[in-house]
Amino acid sequence: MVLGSSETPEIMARKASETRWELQKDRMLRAAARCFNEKGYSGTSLKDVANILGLTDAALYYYVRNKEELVYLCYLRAGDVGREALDRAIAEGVSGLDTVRRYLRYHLEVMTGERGPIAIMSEIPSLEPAHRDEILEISRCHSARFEEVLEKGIADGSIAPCDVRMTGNAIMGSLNWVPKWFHGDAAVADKVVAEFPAILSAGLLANGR
Amino acid sequence: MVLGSSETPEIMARKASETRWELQKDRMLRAAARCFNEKGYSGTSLKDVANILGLTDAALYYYVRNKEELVYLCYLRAGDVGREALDRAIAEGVSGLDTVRRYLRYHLEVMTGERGPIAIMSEIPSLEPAHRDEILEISRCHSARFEEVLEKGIADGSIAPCDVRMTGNAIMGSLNWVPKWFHGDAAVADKVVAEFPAILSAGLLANGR
DNA sequence: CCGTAATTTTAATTCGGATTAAAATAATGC
DNA sequence: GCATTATTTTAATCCGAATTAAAATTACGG
Repeated sequence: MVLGSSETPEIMARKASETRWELQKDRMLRAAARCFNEKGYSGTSLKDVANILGLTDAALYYYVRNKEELVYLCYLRAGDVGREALDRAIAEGVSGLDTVRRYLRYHLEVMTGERGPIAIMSEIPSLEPAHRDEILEISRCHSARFEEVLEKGIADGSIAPCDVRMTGNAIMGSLNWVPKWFHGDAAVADKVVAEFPAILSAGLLANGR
Repeated sequence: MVLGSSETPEIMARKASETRWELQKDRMLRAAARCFNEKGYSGTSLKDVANILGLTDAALYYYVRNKEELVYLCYLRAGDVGREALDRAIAEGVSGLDTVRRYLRYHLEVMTGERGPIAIMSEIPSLEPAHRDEILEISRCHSARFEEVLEKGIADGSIAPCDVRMTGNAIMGSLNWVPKWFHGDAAVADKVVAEFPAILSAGLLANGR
């Protein structure tokens, strides 16, 4: 069977080498995320991504239909990572504030950790409509859940009353920007994980901690 | 005199209509910033920018050498706005913490205010080397000055001891992300200006404010 | 070892948006 | 009004990166 554009290899490669294919694809997504974060979307060609993997640009089409889908998958991955961190924080957190701190820690640990660079969702508008809507929905859902945590914290008295929408935006923005300046330095990773939750939850006040 | 590619109109248009040219150019930069923020860099064509101004894409070349320069100028503008806000905050702030709060307020007022959308510096890497280095230098300088303010706050006791680099990153990230979700709603603008400085300086703690 | 499917490459092709040149229109000073 | 300059448009051209097709290579079960 010849690999055409109409059939996704994903379907046929069931028993044979699902692992290999999946593994390579995941490597590709991490490479792509790194490129997009460091060079920007327009600044990265498929060749850039392929070079990291020691491949030719055309080889990427074995894993993905086109560049747009590459971005889409990077964003899906980013969404998964964020959701998992929030899930875990909600499951384990005792107060609202504690949940926020855990979420920040868990999410940052993954972002700066071994699961490799997570793509910044800077280019959602250039996704094709169906993909764009899906990513936006995931994004909205994540924000909404985070805001619920804030509300819970206000209710249980651990968090000061505030506009949860704006507070969510502030904290998420801070988080979203991390991949822009963090480029894999392990020592810095430790600092981020150690400092961010404190800054974002306790602020700067001298008497605050 | 025919306008060629070798001569910049900027130079010849001294007395005659400097104002008109400058004004149009500024409108163009704001339109471009809006497009870049909303549709991403690769997602915005010169035609998109021109449409907002009621012009043809080719007309933009009267104001700018190429698309890269358009981005560069947007980023210069963004840098100016940030620096002015920080200048003013440093001049007026009494303690370190007060300076931080003022900076946040001033910068957000401009970002969400009449001076129109400010471009997110997402695409620095795709600038040509000379421009890229200049923007990076401006960026670094801004961060360094902000960190000094944090250090001053720690010294004068208004800010809790912290890693100023990480704290700076956290706060700047939050700020940098604003144009991603703020799209000109005046009511929201008020909220941002009202809430962000509190969140980022006092944090979430119930007893913090 | 062999045959088949998986993976990658080579070598075009395609295509959209950036860019350019020259012409057309608008503004402005005299 | 006229001449000159400023501004914009029309109508190509150009170019690079995405994409495709077919061929080559690699991996692997039997």
